[in-house]
Amino acid sequence: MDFVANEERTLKWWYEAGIVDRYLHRNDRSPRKWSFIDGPITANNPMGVHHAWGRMYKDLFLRWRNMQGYRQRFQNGFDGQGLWVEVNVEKDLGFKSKKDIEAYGIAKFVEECKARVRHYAAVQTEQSKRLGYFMDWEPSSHTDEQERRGDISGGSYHTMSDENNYTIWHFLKACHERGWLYEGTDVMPWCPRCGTGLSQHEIVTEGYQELTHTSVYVKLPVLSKHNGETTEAGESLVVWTTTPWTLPANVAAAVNPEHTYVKVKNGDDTLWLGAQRAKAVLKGEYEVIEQRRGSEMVGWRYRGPFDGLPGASEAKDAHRVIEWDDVGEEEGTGIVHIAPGAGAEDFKLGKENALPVIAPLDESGVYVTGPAFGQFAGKAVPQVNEAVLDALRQTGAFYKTEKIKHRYPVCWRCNTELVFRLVSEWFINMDGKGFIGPDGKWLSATEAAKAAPGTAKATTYREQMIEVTQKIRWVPSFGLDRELDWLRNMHDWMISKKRYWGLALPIWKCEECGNVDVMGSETELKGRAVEGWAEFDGHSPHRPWVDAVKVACPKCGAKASRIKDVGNPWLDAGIVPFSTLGYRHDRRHWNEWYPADWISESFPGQFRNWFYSLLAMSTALENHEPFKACFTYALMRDEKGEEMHKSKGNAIWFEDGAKKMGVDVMRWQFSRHTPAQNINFGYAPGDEVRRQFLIPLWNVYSFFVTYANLDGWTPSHDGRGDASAPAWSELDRWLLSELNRVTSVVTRHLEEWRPEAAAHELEEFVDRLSNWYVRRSRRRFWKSESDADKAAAYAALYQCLTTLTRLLAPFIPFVTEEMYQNLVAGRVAGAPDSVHLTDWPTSDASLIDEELAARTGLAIKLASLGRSARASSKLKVRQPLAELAVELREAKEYAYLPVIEPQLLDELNVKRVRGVAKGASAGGGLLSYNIKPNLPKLGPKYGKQMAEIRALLSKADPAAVAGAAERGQTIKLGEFELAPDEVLIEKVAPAGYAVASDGGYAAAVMTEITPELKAEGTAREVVHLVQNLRKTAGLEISDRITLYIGSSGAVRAALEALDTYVREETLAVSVSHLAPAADMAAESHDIEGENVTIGLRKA
RNA sequence: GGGCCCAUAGCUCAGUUGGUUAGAGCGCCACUCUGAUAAAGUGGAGGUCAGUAGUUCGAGUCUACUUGGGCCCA
Repeated sequence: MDFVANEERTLKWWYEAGIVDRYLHRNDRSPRKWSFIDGPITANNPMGVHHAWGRMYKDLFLRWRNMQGYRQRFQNGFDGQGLWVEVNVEKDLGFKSKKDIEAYGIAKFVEECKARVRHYAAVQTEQSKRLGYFMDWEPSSHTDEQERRGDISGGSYHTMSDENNYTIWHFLKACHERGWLYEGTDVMPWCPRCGTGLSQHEIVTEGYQELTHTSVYVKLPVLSKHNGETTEAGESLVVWTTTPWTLPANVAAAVNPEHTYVKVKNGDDTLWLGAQRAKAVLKGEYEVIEQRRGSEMVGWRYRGPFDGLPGASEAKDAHRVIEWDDVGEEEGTGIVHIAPGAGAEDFKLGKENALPVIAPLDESGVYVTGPAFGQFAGKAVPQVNEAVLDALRQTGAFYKTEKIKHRYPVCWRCNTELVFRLVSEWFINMDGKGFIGPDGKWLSATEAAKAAPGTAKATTYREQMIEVTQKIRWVPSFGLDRELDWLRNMHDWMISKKRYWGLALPIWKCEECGNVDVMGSETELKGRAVEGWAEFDGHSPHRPWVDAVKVACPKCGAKASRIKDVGNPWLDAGIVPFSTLGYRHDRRHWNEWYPADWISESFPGQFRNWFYSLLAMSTALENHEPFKACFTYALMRDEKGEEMHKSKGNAIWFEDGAKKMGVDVMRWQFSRHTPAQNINFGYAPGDEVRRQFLIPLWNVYSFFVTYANLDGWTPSHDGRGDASAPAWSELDRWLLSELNRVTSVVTRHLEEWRPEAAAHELEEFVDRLSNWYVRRSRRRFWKSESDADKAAAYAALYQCLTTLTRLLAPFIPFVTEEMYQNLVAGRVAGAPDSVHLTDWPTSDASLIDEELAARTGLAIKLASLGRSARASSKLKVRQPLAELAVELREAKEYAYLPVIEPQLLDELNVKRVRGVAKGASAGGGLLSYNIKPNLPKLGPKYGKQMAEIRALLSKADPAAVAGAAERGQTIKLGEFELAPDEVLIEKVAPAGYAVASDGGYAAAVMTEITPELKAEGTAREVVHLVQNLRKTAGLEISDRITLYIGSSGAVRAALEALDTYVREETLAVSVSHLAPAADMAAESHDIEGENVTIGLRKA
């Protein structure tokens, strides 16, 4: 069975035969609907197997809901705007910096970005189809123009569509109207190559690397102490920094007020530093002269390292010691160099202490040109580092350098080391104030002012987001805690980026008065435009076209231009519950599908990214949760548990995986895995899944088909297998009971969003189906007569297989389709053409029989123990034995024995089954007993006295206790009297038996073999050899044969005695006790020391 | 420093109202069956369920703390 070839064939057929289209529309008129909103996949590269994992979950749950009859939208999404696309296009075009882009032309560059997104969207579409992902990939009426405008009633949405962008404008306008949007100055991590700041969201994860830098210790001469103390000549503070380029921007030095500092004599120097750091930092011998608390040093004046530079003149008189509680004693000198223009913490401290800000870097990370920074002007950070060290050596401020390895932030897109730079960016205030009306919606300022007292609730944006988040069902549940943790600690949302390809932030700023105005739509822009509309008209709202449009300032009437910044890409993805559902133009449609019933993404990153932006935007616009349930899953690793990396060579390309392991195998690996745990994905686990699950499943199916073809069996018109009430056997009823139980359990697990629990249940069912039902039923299928029992077997297995294909269809859509096509389609009148057009099975509770399940479970258990007992005595199953004696855990289980006896006789090849009562002496001379308290019975009755009972029981004579229990007498144990069923008795083999026991059950086979049994065993052995020969001779299963067996003595006697049995089993017309004839297939064997020749030919 | 998650056989992992003696796969060893055959099954060895304390008649499961690992944030 070539699963991969089948998948490729089936895939082609699905699309050619219009199955996918019919699948998408099968519930168009259903009153029940289920809303899924797709988190857009970044259309920047081909998708990898880790994307396949997430997309498989989406497909699984959408398929399942579809089979259940829910109307759905099946809309996939592509994410396309943002720096990641720019970086790749830059690479393709060989660009090094923003200047190259400007020279190339922003318009051309932006078109290249769009083209890249379209290209990879197409690639990912094909890949997704191969995965078996049924989505609305190919809308019939879909033009480029519609795609651009975002008029996307069918097919995938693009975040770069006009509609998506304009809906974000609407959101930003709402924020602006509430006063939440502001332009702020801050020191931010900045990528010199990309020429843009990075937001908090971007820097936290992969944003750090272990790097080695040269750190420097610098002496800052103390000028005066606040209380007029005299200052010794040459007395200096020692500060330490890993970024020497920030020293020209030094303004202050921070100490921890609680820590102890010392003044030391060290060579020619007199130095101040933290007492805990002196030993580690100072060169050579030193002597402590004085000791002070940090708080006593606050206010001291010192001379800066580069006070001569014009650019640092502002700092000259500001240099002083300030206090900062976060100064540590683990590294540095305990005195921290503070440059408010070149460090985030520094900036904050600078604000608190009213310090001046020196900002030396331009947007390429280069020291600003001109006289301000002297010899450093025009140099990039690495060169400045060198130059600063040289300069320090000359001025004598240099103390020493030291290589340091530390985690340093880098740009997550291009790996360039980040710098901290004073910038002006746009933010949304997380603690922006607002009012909520009685209907739970935001009020405008005027509405709030007019509202009756007590009806408008004063709140903040953050508070509302937290409230909304708590209304959502998070799977796993700890997702809620993670999201809340993020929301509680989230800084204001930086939404601007100084780049080219992305949302054009709709912020127009007056060139005269600086008034800020936000456009809420294309209509508003057109109405307000005073210049440049014609240039823009017909273009997407992107740079450079939209930049041409100027509006009049409502305050002063001067011309206002759009700020140059583009938007944070999470704005693009966060707006989709509005933009893709017609929020601006078709509220009825929007109301129908908003909020989503279910969304799903991988959790690393998304709590602070997509989930966050969804919550932020939905809370701002509607104060309502954008989705009701959020299903999340962890990370993909390679099969050894290591991170997958292209460079490491352990990454698996989706196409390779699909080709080599097959998509069903891939999907089942995903399905059976606990989502919240990282998955170790690979070919070896894939092989295991194929061998453990897909092949057994296929073998059961193939077994059925083989015999159904042989017997010319076809299902009845209703597809139930047999219209007449079949003569169900015990086994059939068990199978149907299990099938209905599994149907209900699997459904329940899916309702709880637990695909792995459903998958485990299905695996167990297939295992039982294969290793019990089919194993036990094989004879019923291959016997020659077509009786009621055979009909029942066919009907039962057929029902089971057809239901199973439907239960498995959402998980493994390909192989189930193959099975369905052969079992149902075209055979059953009116059956849907594809398994994916069928209904999800419902469980018939009346067919679930708990006692039958328990009974069969017992049979399986005893068969296993019986085989174990046989193995321990080296008695092959072919050798019949006289008796199986069993001991059972529960008294009521003995009643099951007569019913399951036929199964045990056959399975274990014994002549009778005998139940042996607990602790029995029957069978004679049990070797030992093991007595244990029956806790569920004793526990509730005796409570705390249990410990005492345990102790007494362990000291009691086991034989006496067992004997009493067997006779049904109470067991006297000190002051306690226990009922017989209040103890558990385990025992070991009687003589003449081989025994195996487990979990309170024991099975013993009688090892004595009578001559009759021996003869039967011999006959079976011969039959076994004949069957092998039939097969090697290439005979058909149903071929009749002429059989010659050359033997003498015991073997011949056995064969003569069991002549009928031998003929029936081997389909022999006759058995002749002769040496094989010349034209026969022949073999000779040694049976119990006797040479036996077997010859046969087709009769 | 704060939040979240994880710790079960050599390895990878199941184990969701607390219930008798904790399971699977892989790997190893020994077998069996073979008309499911590019299979399948059985047995064996392998566990202080990270540790400590608590709740309870009873804890892998609940609680607290500790240790180790991971993720997220300061």
